Amino acid sequence: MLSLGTLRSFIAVAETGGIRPAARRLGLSPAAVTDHVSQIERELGTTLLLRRPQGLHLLPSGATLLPFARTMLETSARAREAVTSNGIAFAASSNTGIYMLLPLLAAFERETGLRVDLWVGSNPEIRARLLSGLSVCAVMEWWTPETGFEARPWRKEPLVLITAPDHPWVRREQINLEDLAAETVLGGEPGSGTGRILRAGLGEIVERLSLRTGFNSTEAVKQGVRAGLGVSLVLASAVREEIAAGMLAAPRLEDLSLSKTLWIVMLADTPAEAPAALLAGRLKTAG
Amino acid sequence: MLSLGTLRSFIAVAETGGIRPAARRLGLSPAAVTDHVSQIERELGTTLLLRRPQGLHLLPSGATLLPFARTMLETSARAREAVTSNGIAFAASSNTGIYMLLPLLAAFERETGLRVDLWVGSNPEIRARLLSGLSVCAVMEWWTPETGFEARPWRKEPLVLITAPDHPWVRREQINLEDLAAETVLGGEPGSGTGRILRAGLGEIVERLSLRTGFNSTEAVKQGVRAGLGVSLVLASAVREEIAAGMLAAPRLEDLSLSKTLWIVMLADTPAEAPAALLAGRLKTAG
DNA sequence: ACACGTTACGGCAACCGTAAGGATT
DNA sequence: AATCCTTACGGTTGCCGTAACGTGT
Repeated sequence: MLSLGTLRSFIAVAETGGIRPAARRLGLSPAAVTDHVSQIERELGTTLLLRRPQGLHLLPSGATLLPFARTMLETSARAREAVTSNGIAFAASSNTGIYMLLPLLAAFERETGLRVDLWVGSNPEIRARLLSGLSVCAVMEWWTPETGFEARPWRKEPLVLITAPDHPWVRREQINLEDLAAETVLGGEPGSGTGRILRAGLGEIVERLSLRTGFNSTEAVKQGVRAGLGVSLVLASAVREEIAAGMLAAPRLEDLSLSKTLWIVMLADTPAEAPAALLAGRLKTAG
Repeated sequence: MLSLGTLRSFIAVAETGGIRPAARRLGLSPAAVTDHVSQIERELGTTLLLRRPQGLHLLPSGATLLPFARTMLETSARAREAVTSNGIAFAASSNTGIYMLLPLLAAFERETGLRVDLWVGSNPEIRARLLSGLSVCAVMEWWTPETGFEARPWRKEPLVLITAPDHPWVRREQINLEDLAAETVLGGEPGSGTGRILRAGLGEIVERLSLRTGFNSTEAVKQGVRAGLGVSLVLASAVREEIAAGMLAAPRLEDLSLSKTLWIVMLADTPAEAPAALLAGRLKTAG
């Protein structure tokens, strides 16, 4: 069986280009490092290094092994981190869940005594974190299926149309889709969460909307709408306070109840006893 | 430092629910398994199992560790597989590269003596294989950025319009976009490679095309077009022989030279000496 | 001479099976 | 009494540093 210690030596040799500097880096004797490498070679039945009096060189088999070795050491470090820090490596998309999520996380921490290490970012960033193991559980606005991961719907959140408080629409009873097509809509680019909702919920009229893209967070969208750059459709819970305070207006949109399904994503083989699973279950019931 | 042997014992205990069955599965003595678990516990400074006379139970920390432990053992097996089989775990999207790729792979094998373990599938399947380490290098029709991976353009392949040999268009000099909008186009659903090209290259007219989706491979599209279900846009190299043989027709599409960029994707930290890197370099120069 | 990697050797810790202990049903 | 996990103990193995060796600069 391969051992992490010998792999660490192999990585050091590959990175430093020699036995001696590798040994110095690891605080071992050169003999030990030599032994580690040849141990792996015996285990795998292949030679990893080309030994020449001029120096060492990675053979193809060694180069093949190197990324795997790095992955294993990294996973080991992550495992230690995940177990020792009593926290749950949790992530949430900034465009969705945090408004309703933070109170739930706080309550969960109080009740269980567990800590939630929250990382907030964009949906693709969170996806990358999940895939690389930096986070083990996340609330996301969309998820494309991936082997080894499990996504379940969390809650279906309504979207509202928001405008600046002094927008002409504010004095009208309701807005229809034709009105919307004549205005500028912030956000909603393809590939974003809102973009997906718009395409699914509005149908062909989406193509006639004049979208103003580049607003990659709900905060930016809010500021843009307040500044009169256009209108937008955002999660109702994300603008509740601004609407109450009169900083934003939410005219009624006719014939349309758009909503966004938020997802809880986690590793598929997470045992039910894992803190991450507990948190997911708690969110589910609270949702 | 954690050791793979002790982790293996821990996994067996977690999965079988007891020390004794775990020991039986591993061919060890119960004492050894007990020792392995408490070794991990000492190493991480946490207890992983709740010992009750009624039996063992995973604690939260143990449940947290379990997926990591599984990942490490799996990676170890993959590493052994990758190094011992002298092959390169390569993948190619069936909708793109295989027509032009297979001769190159054959030449590479002849020249280098290395073996290429080719896996052909859809773009999402290949993506999953790369992310999970089952393949270390791939030719794909699209790639969304992912940390730890590197994508470089391989070649820009032209697309051609194909129809059945007895299609009315065959007798015309050229076809324009309005004609296309009046026909049925096979494939091109959003999220597929062809779909992306169509949206990027045709612009708004895409929304007026009547797409017939569900044709998830170039082979299926070819058969559908031959059967007269509609027309399609495919890689020129994928239908060269059929067109030469008169099984398909390729009327000229006016004012439009669509092309699809194929990508070579591989692990970002692959050393230049790795067989996969050699293959990628060979493809690059041959492309 | 100097630097490098390998090999030989010896002390020491770690590994693992056997056997005994404590607790529960 | 039977089953289970744990602890104690001893033989064996493996690990690692020191030292010596061969080779190239």
